[in-house]
Amino acid sequence: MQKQHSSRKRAVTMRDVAKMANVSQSTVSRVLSGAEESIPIGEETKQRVMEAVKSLGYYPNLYAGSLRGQKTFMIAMMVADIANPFYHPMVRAVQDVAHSHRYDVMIANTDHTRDGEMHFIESVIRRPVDGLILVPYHLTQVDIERCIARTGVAVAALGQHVTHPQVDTVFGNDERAVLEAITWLIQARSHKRIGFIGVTDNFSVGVRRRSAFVEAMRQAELPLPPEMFEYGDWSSESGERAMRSFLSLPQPPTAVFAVNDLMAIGAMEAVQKAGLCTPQDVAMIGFDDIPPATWVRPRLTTVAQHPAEMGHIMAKALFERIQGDYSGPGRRFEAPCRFVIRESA
Amino acid sequence: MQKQHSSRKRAVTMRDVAKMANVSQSTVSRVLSGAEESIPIGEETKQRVMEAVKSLGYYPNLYAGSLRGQKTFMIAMMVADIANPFYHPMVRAVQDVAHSHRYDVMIANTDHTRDGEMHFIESVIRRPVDGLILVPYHLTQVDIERCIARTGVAVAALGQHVTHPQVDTVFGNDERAVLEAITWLIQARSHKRIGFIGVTDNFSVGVRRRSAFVEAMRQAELPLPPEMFEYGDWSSESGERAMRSFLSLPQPPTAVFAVNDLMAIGAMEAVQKAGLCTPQDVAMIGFDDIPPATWVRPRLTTVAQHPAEMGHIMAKALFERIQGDYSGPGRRFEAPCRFVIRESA
DNA sequence: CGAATTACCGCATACGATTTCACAACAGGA
DNA sequence: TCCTGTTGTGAAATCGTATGCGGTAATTCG
Repeated sequence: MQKQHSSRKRAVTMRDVAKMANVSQSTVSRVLSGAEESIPIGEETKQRVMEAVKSLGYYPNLYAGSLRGQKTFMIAMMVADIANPFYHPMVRAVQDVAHSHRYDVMIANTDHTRDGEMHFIESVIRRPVDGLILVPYHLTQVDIERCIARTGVAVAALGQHVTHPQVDTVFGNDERAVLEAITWLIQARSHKRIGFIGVTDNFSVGVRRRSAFVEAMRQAELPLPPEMFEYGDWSSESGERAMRSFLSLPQPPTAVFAVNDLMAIGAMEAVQKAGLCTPQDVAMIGFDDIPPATWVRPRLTTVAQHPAEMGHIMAKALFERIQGDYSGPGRRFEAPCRFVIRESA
Repeated sequence: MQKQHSSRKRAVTMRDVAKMANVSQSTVSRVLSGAEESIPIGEETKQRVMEAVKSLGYYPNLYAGSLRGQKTFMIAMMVADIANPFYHPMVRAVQDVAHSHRYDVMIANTDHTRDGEMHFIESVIRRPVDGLILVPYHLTQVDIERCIARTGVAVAALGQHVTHPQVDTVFGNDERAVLEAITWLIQARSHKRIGFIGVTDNFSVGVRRRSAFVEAMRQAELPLPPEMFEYGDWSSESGERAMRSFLSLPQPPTAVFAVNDLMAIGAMEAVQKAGLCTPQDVAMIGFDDIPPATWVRPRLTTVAQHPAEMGHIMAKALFERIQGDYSGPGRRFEAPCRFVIRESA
């Protein structure tokens, strides 16, 4: 028992299999990779090899294969925050599609930061993968271009943030959905002072949803005082903070729209902690329709997206590129948004 | 522009750097890997190499390094269900520790199935990593032994499910916590008919928590009719189903304990949909204390665990093994559980 | 001043797989 | 008998990096 520290043990290799089956290592390779179509292998030899594989419990080392210029059988997925339930069905869908292609998925989260996203890109340059699923907030076309140019990787992305000639994207028409929701708030519920909880402007989604909000208010010819705009970091805690700011105003909003459900839920907490009621005192609308939206009381009125479908579409498009079934310009898939009226507004 | 299909482009290699810096590839390797300690490198040479690295934008291919017998700079983490908020702080903690060691984390979820867990083991045999963080429910000592024997990987695990001489484990004393909670339900709230929502017996956690439940009832000399036991699959939907079964009984329970918060939340939904109230008609206690536990109304009484701390402990122990700072027998770390009384019971 | 260090660096090989090329054996046809 | 295929197999190059070993020039020592 020498001190081995953390050095890995020698695994079962193809050569071991070859030795046991009394064939050369290349024959083993051919049997396993199913190259028998082009290069014939004797039936009896094949049997011997398969037996040896089974009795040794051999598994190919995928690093070696990928080094030689083959596929890595791995895709990487970059999401902002796996703690946000919105991404769960998406991750799940991607994993399902990947597994059906015998691929593994490596997930990284970026905490909504540019550093996190850059780290991800570097990471897939050092450890190449066959495909990338991105949910980018800060990455620019240049960053993605660099990554594609260096690794030739296939890419699919969520959102309208990036437009790259070789990247397929899936996006919801969130502008229209926001417009619909706010207009409904004004017309059907006759709100006039509506607060907006967004995120900082380096998120293009935030900018877009605020524009839609502003547009709806403009159309109704309602004022847009600056104190009706608060900004958070997508988390429920930040939504709570934002709502507290609203409530400390001499004239708080009578309704609030938050750009995601987590912040809306946090805002509702703040309302209740202040001894007020939703929707009587402050109506609330969120975005995403995550499961907790139906757990809170009152149930959250929100804009439903279809993350599972979005994930599925991205993954499917990605594998079409990986397998060379498609290699044309970046496609754009629109996924529907649906305004869901519950109890909070 | 030949048709390139999905074949990856040739990346910048060490040889390219070497050529540009007019040195041999091995010198580049030594400069970058900081092996200058054992084999000295001229200051001026080092400069040239670094310049070339920068100007070419070179990143080492980690697959190649790991092939050569080095570290992979990657650990893999296996969790049951990434959609369960309980795991989020744990995943986050593991990632934080890993990144501080310049490691990447690959996450896989198993959907609570044995197949999923086995797939994970196979996957890390084919694509070796330096360390494993496991949240195993079905894996046996034999499976883990096989994995360690073949890859020499370091392992840390959550729970009391596995006991392996080389695996460090972190666990909460959930039996005591359950005992405390149920006893409180009996003594402080004088419940006599208490329902139990568990999981099937191939989860050792489920068995253990049910034993503790049974023990508490025994100590209070209360009956344990079989109709007071329902079983779900950890999801809120299954909790809702289980509760509906309880409510269809001629004599439904006056209190229910669920082995996790998700099922407890689902059960509360069922109570409310039946037009009943928590805690007046049916009191509810969960387990885990995930964020939604404070979002639902009434707020959920539950047993708090500390997933962030657990993740941190596991990761720290793992890296001690990876770096050879520790190589003794498997350590057992106990993390505290805390009974949190809110409004649902 | 010749020999022994030392500082610095390159050559060659190994890691585990894929893939190209070569080749042996054997068949059938001229 | 010679040539040409066909079939089945092995040898060797290759991917990008790490490293043992050996070599060369500069330096130190006796």
